[in-house]
Amino acid sequence: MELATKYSPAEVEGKWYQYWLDHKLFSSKPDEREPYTIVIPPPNVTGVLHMGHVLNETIQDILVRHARMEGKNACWVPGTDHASIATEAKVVNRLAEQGIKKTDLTREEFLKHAWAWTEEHGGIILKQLRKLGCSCDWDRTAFTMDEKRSESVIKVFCDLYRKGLIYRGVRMVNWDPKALTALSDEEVIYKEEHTKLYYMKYYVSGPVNCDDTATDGNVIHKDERGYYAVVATTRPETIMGDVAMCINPNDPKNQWLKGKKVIVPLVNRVIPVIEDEYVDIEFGTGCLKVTPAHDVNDYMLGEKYNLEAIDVFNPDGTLSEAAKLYVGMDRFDCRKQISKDMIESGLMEKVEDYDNKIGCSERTGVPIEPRLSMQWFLKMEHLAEIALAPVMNDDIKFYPTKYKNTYRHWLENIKDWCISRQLWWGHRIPAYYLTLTLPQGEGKSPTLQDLGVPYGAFVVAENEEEAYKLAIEQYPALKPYLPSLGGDGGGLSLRQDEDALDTWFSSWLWPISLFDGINNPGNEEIRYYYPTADLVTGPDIIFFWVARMIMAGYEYEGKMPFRNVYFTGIVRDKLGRKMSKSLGNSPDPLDLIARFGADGVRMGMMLAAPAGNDILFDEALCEQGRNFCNKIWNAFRLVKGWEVSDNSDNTENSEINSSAIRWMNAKIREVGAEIEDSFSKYRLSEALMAAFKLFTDEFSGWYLEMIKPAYQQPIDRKTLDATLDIFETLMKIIHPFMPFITEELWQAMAERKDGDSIMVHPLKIEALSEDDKQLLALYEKAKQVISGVRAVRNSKNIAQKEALVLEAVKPLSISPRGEENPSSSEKMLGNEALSPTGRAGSGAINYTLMKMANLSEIRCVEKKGEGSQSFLVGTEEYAVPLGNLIDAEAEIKKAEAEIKRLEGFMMGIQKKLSNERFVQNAPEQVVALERKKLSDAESKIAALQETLKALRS
RNA sequence: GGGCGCUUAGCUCAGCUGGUUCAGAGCGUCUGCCUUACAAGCAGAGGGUCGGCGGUUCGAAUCCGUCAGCGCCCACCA
Repeated sequence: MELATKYSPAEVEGKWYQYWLDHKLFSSKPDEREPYTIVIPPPNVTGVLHMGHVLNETIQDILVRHARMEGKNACWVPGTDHASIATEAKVVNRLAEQGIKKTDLTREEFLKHAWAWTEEHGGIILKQLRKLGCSCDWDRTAFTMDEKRSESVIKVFCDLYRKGLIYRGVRMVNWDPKALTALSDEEVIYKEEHTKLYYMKYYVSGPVNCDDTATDGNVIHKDERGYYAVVATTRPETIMGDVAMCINPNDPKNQWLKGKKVIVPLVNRVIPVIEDEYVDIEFGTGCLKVTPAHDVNDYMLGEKYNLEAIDVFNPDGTLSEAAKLYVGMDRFDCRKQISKDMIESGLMEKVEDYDNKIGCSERTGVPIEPRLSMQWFLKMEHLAEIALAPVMNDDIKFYPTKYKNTYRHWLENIKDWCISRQLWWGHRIPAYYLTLTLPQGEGKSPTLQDLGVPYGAFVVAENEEEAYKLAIEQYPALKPYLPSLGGDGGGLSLRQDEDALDTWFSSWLWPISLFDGINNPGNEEIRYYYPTADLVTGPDIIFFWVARMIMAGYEYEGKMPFRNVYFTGIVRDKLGRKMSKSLGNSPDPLDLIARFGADGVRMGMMLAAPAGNDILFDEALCEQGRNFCNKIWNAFRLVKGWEVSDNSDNTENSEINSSAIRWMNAKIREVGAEIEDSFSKYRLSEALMAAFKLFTDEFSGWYLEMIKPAYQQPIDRKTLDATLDIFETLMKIIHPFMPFITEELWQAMAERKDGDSIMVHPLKIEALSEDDKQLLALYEKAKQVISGVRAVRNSKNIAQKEALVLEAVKPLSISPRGEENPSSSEKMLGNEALSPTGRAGSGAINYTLMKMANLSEIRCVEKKGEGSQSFLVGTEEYAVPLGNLIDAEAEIKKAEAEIKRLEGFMMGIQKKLSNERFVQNAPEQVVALERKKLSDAESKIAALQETLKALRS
């Protein structure tokens, strides 16, 4: 069958992916082989594939397939994340489009909608991963909110509560007024914004006894209305919550305010002036308004000085009744209005432009409101402690290592983790509040308090049944009020906490919960697959996820969750901009796959992706990937198209071929080792580049050209078989990067059994031997000679068809190795023209030279002939007789320039060698090397001078 | 404000503990080729004072200091 000249990925990829699925080639079960496990960083269940995923998943697939090709039991577990806040926001928006408000729904109704949305959109992204070629074990697909994972989360919550690590309390948290939930510190992003700094007048209440003209450092403000202090703030809308003004006791400017009371503008509340060294004397006027309900620092001051906290905002960021003024107005509208009103009433000293950093919600983007509220927290001290050492001492390795610092800094300054969210979509907190409802009328029904149960008492348990048990265990007096099984409408009842848990409180268990290690400790799977091998993720979630998985790993398995963490960069466009919808610079991965093939896109992505750096993605790189596929395809067409002959070829060809086969195999061993080395350092783009060059340059450019039969001539079976072996090895090397084309060609190069695949035939590459090294060196020299001849052709416009003569000029001074006889490998190959002393015209290397450079003859000469154009390879001189084609002038110039360069070079070395301190201090080897450089240069110059002499005569 | 990282060819990046002709690779560029595997290709070529300055050393792209530019992370200056 004729093969098309171009590779068509579309025809190939779907076919093989289905084949892999049909034959369960990605599936893994514990066995005696060494496991290699990766758990996918679960994408949001309702997410769509973007370039960041392409990068991340391609890397994982390369690692997984590479491990599989090493003969390991590779297991890549896929799944999705419920992404509580993001998904809930999407559902709320969709409901809003249908005219439904979340607040009009019950929790159950809302969750029904959310699940419907999840079923509808969930898993789209996983389907898209198949287009990329990802070799996940799909039977293991999990969801952070499926039964097993949910059970794990609840179990862990209860366990941590019992250990005393989880507590509930009123704290100042980051409040998202749009999503109406608390956030963890990590979910707040600080943005630089241009704002205003408002200087407001706080008039002093009561008499002021001071000398306005004193020069004691006091800065006293006074106008017709009286004495006043100036407070600079960025948030005038919080003045209704002001309960004090604070100065630094050491601030000379404000000594006069000590012990005074001031009047909050507009509000007219009289508040005390307190003193604390926290206040920065340099900032503004040194007077700070204290609003304990709306600022973290003010909150601390409030605690310290026992101040009231007046919360002037509603949860949605509008002004509350407590504010008394501007009630119901949005906080930012209020800021404008208040500023206007104060200016009008002369209470504003001035307004300045100010650059400020504002904390915003990671999800909704709106500015965070520090807010006092009742939340659940996880104590981090113990968890941080067990997670720090393993990373610092490289039990868990980070690539690149610079993130170790980031990691340590975070763990050493960690604060408790706010794990409750005021959301419905997520794992509901398993805390049950006790309530007691008894029939009215008797007048003697006891209350919970009567029974010794404190107000707001709750129990934490895995389910309601357990909760009842715990409740009466804790408060035995409740026992008589346990609801009977039938339920008579009275007695003790439980009300589950309304809050859900932070998404990351389920993700942090992922490497354990995927193998059911929480519910079913010590089961076969967790013992086999855990710890996982590599985690591939972005550095942006090092705190959210990576650090917390390490904590959970040690807390619940006593072991690291993964051995290595590979941090990818951010995918940007080729101009270095982040990819975003609004810029329209983010290509659709599926569209790229349609145009370049999945293999092409994978290669394009990897070429751009050295570890740790941001990735500047350019479609042109996918083109390179597609072109490489085509190159592989055409190489295969060539090999497949050859007629086979069982007669052995003529001597020349068989010598060329058998030598070339040995050389190519040596090359594979050499490059194969480099690739393995790159893999071990997670330098995947380097590994790919090496594989690319191995195939394109060494195999296609050199090897195939060496063994290629003349037009319409057959190839001998031995060479063909060896070539197919080599081809197969190359496909295996490339397979992790480009799974589709390599499977296609592997299947096409021989009869294969149904269900067989390239991926179940591990790749074994032997170590490079000494003989290999010599052979490789010899061929490198031969390649340079061939290139030299080609360059001569190019410069003189001589057609490839025209055969040339090559003169190998006998060295004039020192032979390259300083020895008379060619080395053993040269002898072995009958390489004599290339050696300084031998005869011309025989041996594999010579035949190879003649074929590749189209030479009619190779002569070994004492002196090159007249009208020959020469070139140097190392220290050896070669020449091509050109008759009158030679341009003597140009050659002379060239030779002179080269002599000049070499003389300069020699001077440098001579200077070095005449420096006694160099000769004394430098290692012997280095000195010897310099001497060799000198003598090499000398012999080159001698050769060139000989050339000059000939040219001038 | 603290911490970290980067700056090498037109672009994107390698260059490990200072010394192998160390100044590299891929892409792009230029020149010549539609040579019966591949023009999505082949052959060849050009291209850099290794961000600036100073220091250590026999020797620095590599180590130290400093300056400049860029980027990231952390932090409660209203």
